[in-house]
This record gives sequence, C-alpha cells and structure tokens, in this order.
Amino acid sequence: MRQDTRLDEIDRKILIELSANARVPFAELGRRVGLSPSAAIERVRQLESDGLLHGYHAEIDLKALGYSITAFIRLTCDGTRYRPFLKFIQTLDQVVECHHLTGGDAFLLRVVLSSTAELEQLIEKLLPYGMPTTSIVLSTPLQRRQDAHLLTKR
Amino acid sequence: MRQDTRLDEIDRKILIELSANARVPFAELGRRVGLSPSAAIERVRQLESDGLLHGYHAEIDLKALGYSITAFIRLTCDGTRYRPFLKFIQTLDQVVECHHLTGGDAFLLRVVLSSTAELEQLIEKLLPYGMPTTSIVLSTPLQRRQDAHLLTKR
DNA sequence: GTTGAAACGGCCAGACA
DNA sequence: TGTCTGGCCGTTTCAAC
Repeated sequence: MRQDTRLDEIDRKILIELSANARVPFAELGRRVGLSPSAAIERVRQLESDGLLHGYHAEIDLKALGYSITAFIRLTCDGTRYRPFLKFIQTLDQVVECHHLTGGDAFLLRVVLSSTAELEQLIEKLLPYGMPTTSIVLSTPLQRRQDAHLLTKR
Repeated sequence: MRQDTRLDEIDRKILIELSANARVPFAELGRRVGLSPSAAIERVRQLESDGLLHGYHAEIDLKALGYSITAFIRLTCDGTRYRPFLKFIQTLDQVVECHHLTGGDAFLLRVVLSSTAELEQLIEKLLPYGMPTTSIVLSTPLQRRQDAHLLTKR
C-alpha cells in the first residue's frame, strides 16, 4: 500500500483503461500505453500489490433484475445502539452501502428494493435503532464510473 | 433490454462470478458454471445485449491516490435553478454521483476530494443553487460490490 | 448446446540496458 | 529495477455439427 509514490503517465493511463474496461487483454493494454505485454502485466501487478487496484467487477443492472427502487436512509443512533446496529445491517440484504457520517452519530444507508412495500418493511426493522429519514431516488443524473478526471487532472 | 425474462441458475452464477472477478477467463467461467467455453461466452454476450451486464470496471482506491475525503452534500434547489444546476455539476470533477431524491427538489451529491479546503471551495461554488448540507464520511462499515445475495435469494 | 483447430493472449524464464 | 524476447500453455474465436 504505497501512499506517496507518484504515478507516472503510464500508470495513470493503465488505471484509466482498466477503469473503463476491466476485461481489456493485457497485450492490448500494453499496446495502448506503449508497453510490451509482459511489461504491462508487470505494471498492473505492481498497482495491485500497491493497493491502488482493488479488483475488477462487472456492473450489473439491478433495475433490469427487478430492483426498481433505490433509496437513501439517514438514521441517527446513539452510542449504546451503535455496535448492534452495525451488526444488524450486515444481515439486511437490501442494504448495499452504509456510511458513518459526521454530525450526531449519523449513518447513511443506500438500499435497493423491488417495491415500496419492501421499503416500508425495511424502515420498520430499522426503527428500534433510531429515527430513519428516507428519500427515494427519482433519477441519477450523474454516475461516474471512470475516475479519469481524478487521475488526469491536478 | 429484457425486463421480465427470468434468469436461470447458470445466468445467475455467471453474474455472480463476473461481479466478483470481471477478469476471469471465459473458459474458466464456463468450467465454474458447467458450460463449454463458447457457450459461456454466448451467455455473457446475451446478458450484455439484454442490458443486465453493463460493463467491467477496475476498482481504484481513491484514498491511496490522495483523495482522502468523501462527503455527501444534500442540496435543495427550486425549479428555475434545476436545469442550470444539473449542467453545472457535470463540470465539477469532485462530484462522482448525483441523485435526484424525493422531498422538495432535493439532490444528493457524493463528492471526493483531497482536503477540507477543497471541500469548502466546492460548497461555496454550490451556494448559488441552494443551501447545501454537508456530511463527511468517517468510515464505510458496509460496501457491497458483489450483488450475490440480490441474485441468489428471493 | 458441443467439439475441434488455428490464432491469440497470459505468463514465466532469461537477456539486456 | 524495469523492460524486452522467446517459448509454452491456456484461452478465444469460429466453423461445423
């Protein structure tokens, strides 16, 4: 896990390419960044062991699978319910993200469900841990997957 | 883009495998799900053209790249500022997600930055569009990338 | 769906600067 | 150290079934 070692231009290109298409063959990747296949593989292995590349994941369309509702639930829970709450949400399939936020022991959950009825059930389950504030996602006008701009600029 | 065509067991396994490791060779994928290489590829191509598989992306550790701060910014903007706001956030590199939420023209932004100073600058830029409420992410106790449970259960 | 053959890519060892 | 070359083996692709 390097922290301060600067990336060179080739590393950045590799990250951008793999971010956009994780299945690109290493030989093709090498061609795009101006490296031989083995050198390209070497770079990628280095980026992986440095902790910059964490894995390669297919993007699955949950909407097409029937999970038509995405919602954010904000919930404040006091110190005594903190640990039990973290254990509990691990057991909830609908919770795909949980962030601990600044501001009064607040948690933000991103949840995915197939109906508003399921959302209501989930909210009821959360009630023992705090007062949830729920917002359903109407649309997502911006969803960046390629972190190209975070890599190229600055 | 099929909506209702049910997935069979093999399709589900393929989605789970590619979700966990998008770089697995199709021949190996076929072995894991009990299919010949060409049949496995055929399945994947079908899932892609059905819109269930959207792409394959490397997971890049933004923290290791110096983006130490992730924050959520909630912002309410009225109807007249709606369109200009959407245009404006496209130009902000730090904004990696924007969701339109239920409840009073609210937007939720996920932003990634390298310092609190940068966060302050960003908030100031957003002020003309509405009153932002900012929460910094302290930790992320749950971040599911494999949607295995969403595919297997129910 | 499968099989089989040819082209291609992944990966290891060794040489080079 | 980082890169290139060559060779082996697994993978991809495409045709025919």
